[in-house]
Amino acid sequence: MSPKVSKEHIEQRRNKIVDAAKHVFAEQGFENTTMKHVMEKASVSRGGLYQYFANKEDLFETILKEDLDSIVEENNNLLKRDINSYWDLLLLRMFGDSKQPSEEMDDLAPSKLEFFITGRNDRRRREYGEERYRNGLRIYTDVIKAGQACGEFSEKYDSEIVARSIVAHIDGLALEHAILPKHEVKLKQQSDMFLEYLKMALEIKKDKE
Amino acid sequence: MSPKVSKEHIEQRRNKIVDAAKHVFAEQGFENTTMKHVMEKASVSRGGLYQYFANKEDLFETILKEDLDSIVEENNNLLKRDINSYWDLLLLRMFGDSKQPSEEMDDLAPSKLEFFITGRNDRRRREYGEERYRNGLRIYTDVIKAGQACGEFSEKYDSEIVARSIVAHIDGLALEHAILPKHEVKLKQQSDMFLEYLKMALEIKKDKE
DNA sequence: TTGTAAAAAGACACCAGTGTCGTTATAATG
DNA sequence: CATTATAACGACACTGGTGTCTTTTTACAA
Repeated sequence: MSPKVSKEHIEQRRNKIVDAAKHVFAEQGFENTTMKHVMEKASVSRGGLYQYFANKEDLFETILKEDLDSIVEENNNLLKRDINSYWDLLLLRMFGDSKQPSEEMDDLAPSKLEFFITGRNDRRRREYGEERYRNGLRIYTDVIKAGQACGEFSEKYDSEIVARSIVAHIDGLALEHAILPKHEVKLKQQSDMFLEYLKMALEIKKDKE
Repeated sequence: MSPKVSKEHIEQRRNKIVDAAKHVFAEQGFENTTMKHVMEKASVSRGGLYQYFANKEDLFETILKEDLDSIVEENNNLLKRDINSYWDLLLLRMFGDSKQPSEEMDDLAPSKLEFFITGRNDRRRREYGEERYRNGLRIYTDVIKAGQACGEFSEKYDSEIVARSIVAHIDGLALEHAILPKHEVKLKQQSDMFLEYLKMALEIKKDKE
């Protein structure tokens, strides 16, 4: 279907593989998917697959990167809006456009946890994981710092610690999402409650509707 | 060293294996340890190992069970003491005897996460994981309910939701512990802050020293 | 139309890990 | 001491997955 070359066809094929891989990873988890699964899902031969990706790890990291990029982009877009308050911005960063906790969660989240947990003894992966953690942390730290600087948030707690507790909260939910059946996870209720907590920690006055 | 039989020697040998396995699992994680690792650590032959455990999963579940048993026992001991308050009891359950958040964490915690996350598509393991989750939840729910019933805790929030947020908090920390290098995890600070939150949610008046 | 460079295919060799099974060694028993 | 049941051993066959390499196919250029 595409032999000598043609940027578009290559791009297309690559996307087809990445796409298939996303589905397979989401469905089977990282450890349990094999290159064969991906081959089949993408209707591509062994050789075809290895033409584009050196191994499963390479493939997964590609997906991680793409995901991260789109999050960063989304985040940059947030800055272009006019923001009522840093509290609003915080909600926006935590829950996206709706500013509301929802029952939804990234299908790939469990596999991502898997990837970093099982890889915790591998230097490369661990460092990569740490970097992602720090980046995630910064997103929140920045907002909180700014909010504290302008007096909207209390300085009772160090911004980084508050940010950490946000990340830990999200991590905890992701973990439960990964392990428990959907109906057992009360994402919304727990997040609502967590927000109460944040309001307390930051001494937010006005109530959100 | 032990041929025809003798309850004690069998018990001893079995323990030797379990012990070795604990170390290996803690060090290598669940997915990455092989039966060979365990054999070597325990100085036991292949056949010797399979005499006692059918496979890696069997071995790990044995450890899980033992751990759980000792936790349950510990917990029952707590009930025998005289308790000043349900708040105290809650702290006791969360942090053990010291009633204080500490920087320590179970060495096997990461492997346990691994076990349940990678096994989330396996019916047996998932059900087992759910049961453990529910049991863990109940430990907290019970205390909170009792505290609410006697008026020590506010009924502002449903006991189960508060319990869930405790479990999620602990899960989140375990996850960070599993992924991040020790110095990056601020177990104590985060737990301290979480306690503030609990005090708020339960409307605890008196301050702990 | 033909030549060709490179992509796609899939057979293959290889490896690590598993669980089994026949053999060996030995603690208990009489 | 001899017998025996069985725990412990370790070689082995098997499996599932990997990454490579040769062959085939085909888009493009001349």
